Amino acid sequence: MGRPVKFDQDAALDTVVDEFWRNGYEASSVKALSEKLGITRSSFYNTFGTREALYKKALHKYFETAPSRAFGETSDGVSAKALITKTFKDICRTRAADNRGCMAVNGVAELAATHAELGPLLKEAILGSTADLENVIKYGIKRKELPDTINIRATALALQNLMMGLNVLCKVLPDEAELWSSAEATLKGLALLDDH
Amino acid sequence: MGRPVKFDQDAALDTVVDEFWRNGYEASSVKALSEKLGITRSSFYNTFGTREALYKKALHKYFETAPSRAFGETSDGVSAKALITKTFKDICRTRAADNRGCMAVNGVAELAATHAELGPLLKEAILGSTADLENVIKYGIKRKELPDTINIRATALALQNLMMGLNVLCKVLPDEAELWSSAEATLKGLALLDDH
DNA sequence: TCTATTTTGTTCATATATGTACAAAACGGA
DNA sequence: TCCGTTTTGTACATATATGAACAAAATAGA
Repeated sequence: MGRPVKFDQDAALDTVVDEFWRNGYEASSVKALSEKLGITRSSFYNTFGTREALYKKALHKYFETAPSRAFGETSDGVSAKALITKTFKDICRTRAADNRGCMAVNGVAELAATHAELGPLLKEAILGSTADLENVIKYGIKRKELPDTINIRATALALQNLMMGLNVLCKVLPDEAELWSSAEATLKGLALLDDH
Repeated sequence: MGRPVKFDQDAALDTVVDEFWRNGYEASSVKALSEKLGITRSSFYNTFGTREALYKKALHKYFETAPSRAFGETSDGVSAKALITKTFKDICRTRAADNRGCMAVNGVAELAATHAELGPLLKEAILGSTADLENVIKYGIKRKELPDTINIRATALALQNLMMGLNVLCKVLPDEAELWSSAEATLKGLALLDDH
């Protein structure tokens, strides 16, 4: 029923994620995105609606594969330190490979202060990530792996800072070993490094 | 000699710095900037040249008052720990007050991967800041205040991460006490906190 | 007052931007 | 084969974007 779509809509969304991620929101115009996808703006609007709506969809899709999603899954029997150490190693490896950084961090830097719709959305994404980190620390305390005297909030924010810092630093210094050396120093200082 | 300028060019540059800082490069069009300044585009081009050239000038002006410039001035008799602690406190206070973050960090997030001219400029600015931090640590070692076993590079990058992280976090969490609690935890872990 | 100089205002050229409107094309099913 | 439905292509309307070109205005000094 109806004329068939002439392009792969799922693949198109992947491309869109990469474009927003790499070039940011404002630099990714509907014209630029449509040309990248090899479709007309007409098809674009028909498929995705407005650019703003598409960015939301793209951000959601991004989070499905972001390294930091690991902090939302603590129920494995894996220790908090191991989870934290492995995830930060993942971040360093992934971010050094391409220099896209984190789509949410890029978005916050670009839009948090100015975009009425996307600004709050991006802020919530970051705050959600901090909440995940707090849970990881609580999980470590529950496991008696971390002392219950630890300042949960301050430590979670310190990890959040580290993560965001790495996601900016990777654009300037795309070197996995250097990124990791800095992360390792910070994690060791916070007594959250799993070292064997 | 010649028709007099009808606006304060120094004040205009300050306004331009704030606009680029707050809204980023792409969102600050010549039209938008000119309207903000209350001058025509004609006067704009006559005074500042291209937008790209103006951004460079604005970035330079920004660095004259950025909190992190303190890391470039180690010869005071002030201890390295005191300098680091005070400067990070400054950053937390300043960044919580407005939510502009750091102009260079914002610029890197927006332009590092895409802008052929401004990208490298911004990257160098960040790398220069890291070099300053390395010097502060070397200064601390020379003063026997820090152990000579410290990993200078990794520690400097850890501080760089912290600084950039704070400059993103302040956009999401504009709260001086929370920002400082996270910075304090990281500095303490790195044995760089000056506590009395 | 005339002139050289500089800023300012206006116009030009061209490209991009968003979103809508509507005709043309391509299918499934009646 | 006709028809309803959906995508696609094209056109429209309007706004913004950069930068150059040139005329008009406003000064200082000859």
